[in-house]
Amino acid sequence: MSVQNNRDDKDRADEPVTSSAGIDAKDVAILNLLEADGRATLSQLAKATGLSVSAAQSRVQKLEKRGIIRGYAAVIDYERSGLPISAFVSVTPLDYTRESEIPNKLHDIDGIISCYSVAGAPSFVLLVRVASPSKLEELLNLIHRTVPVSTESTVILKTYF
Amino acid sequence: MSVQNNRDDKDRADEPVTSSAGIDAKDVAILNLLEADGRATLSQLAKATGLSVSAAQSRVQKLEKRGIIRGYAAVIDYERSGLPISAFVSVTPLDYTRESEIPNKLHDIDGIISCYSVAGAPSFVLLVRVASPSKLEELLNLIHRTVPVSTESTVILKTYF
DNA sequence: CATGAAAAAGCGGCCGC
DNA sequence: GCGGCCGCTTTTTCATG
Repeated sequence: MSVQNNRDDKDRADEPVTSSAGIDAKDVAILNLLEADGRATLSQLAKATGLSVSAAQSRVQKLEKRGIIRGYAAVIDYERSGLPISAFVSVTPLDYTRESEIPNKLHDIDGIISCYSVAGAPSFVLLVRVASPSKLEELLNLIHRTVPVSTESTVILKTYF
Repeated sequence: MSVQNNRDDKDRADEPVTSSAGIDAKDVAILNLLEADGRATLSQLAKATGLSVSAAQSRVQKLEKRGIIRGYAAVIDYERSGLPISAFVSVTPLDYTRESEIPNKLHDIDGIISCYSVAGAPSFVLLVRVASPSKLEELLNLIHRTVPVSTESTVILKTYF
């Protein structure tokens, strides 16, 4: 892992999004394009960025190797695909000495989409997705059986964007 | 990566409930594969599902036309790409008569990734991503100038998955 | 880093079952 | 609706300047 400089994070109005070392404006353009269309071809990227195909290719490969592009995924409408209920689950450990084990244990539980460690009262926030309210209850029970935590769920009524 | 469907008693999401979802097990398999690898080819999907290429093709096309597959996107590590700070922002309207306008007004603000309407005390939860702490402050100020709300931010320390 | 080639692969439409 | 075949197009890759 590259240890980066402790450059002051004062905002500079001329670089709105780009700041990480080694990422220039064209890399950002490529990332944005690939985020909007993960199946964009190298020639599309080249044309949009004003680069040649081979230059675009080497940039994409570097972005992939550096882990900035983690992969590619289909964007799925879960509401239409059989998992209509999403919720945030705030997770507070009952035993803080074992806090660090929690994400690993939660990782393999079906229905838990994401796990964030957060600053504040609860230690973790989960994003979960289930097929029905009763499945949500099942999932919460499973979480409680898996790790010693208390939970508080906030059902998502609608995803605007 | 785990997927969904803790198959249990009460709810069956995979039955052809005629009106809404004609999604069978093979469609689910295709969705899972495409979610894990949005660049999977039709022949890969066919081989993995036991279908022929043309059958897989027609299924994918139907899933796309029905909007179940919304599109394809690169999965980007924002922490490495120059937007290291993510946070949940709970949004509580000060004026509930104009609550419904809020998501639309927030939609175009740079840095707001997602907007969820939730059941519970705050009306909305935002997922935001910014380049620095001061940019987060800027973003919150902008939100307050844009819509009459109070906010409460929870910074994400780490995204486990 | 741009250009140009060759090679490979995916895609889409046809057929019959 | 599914499976297999074939031709076309596109993309990728690798050479070179």
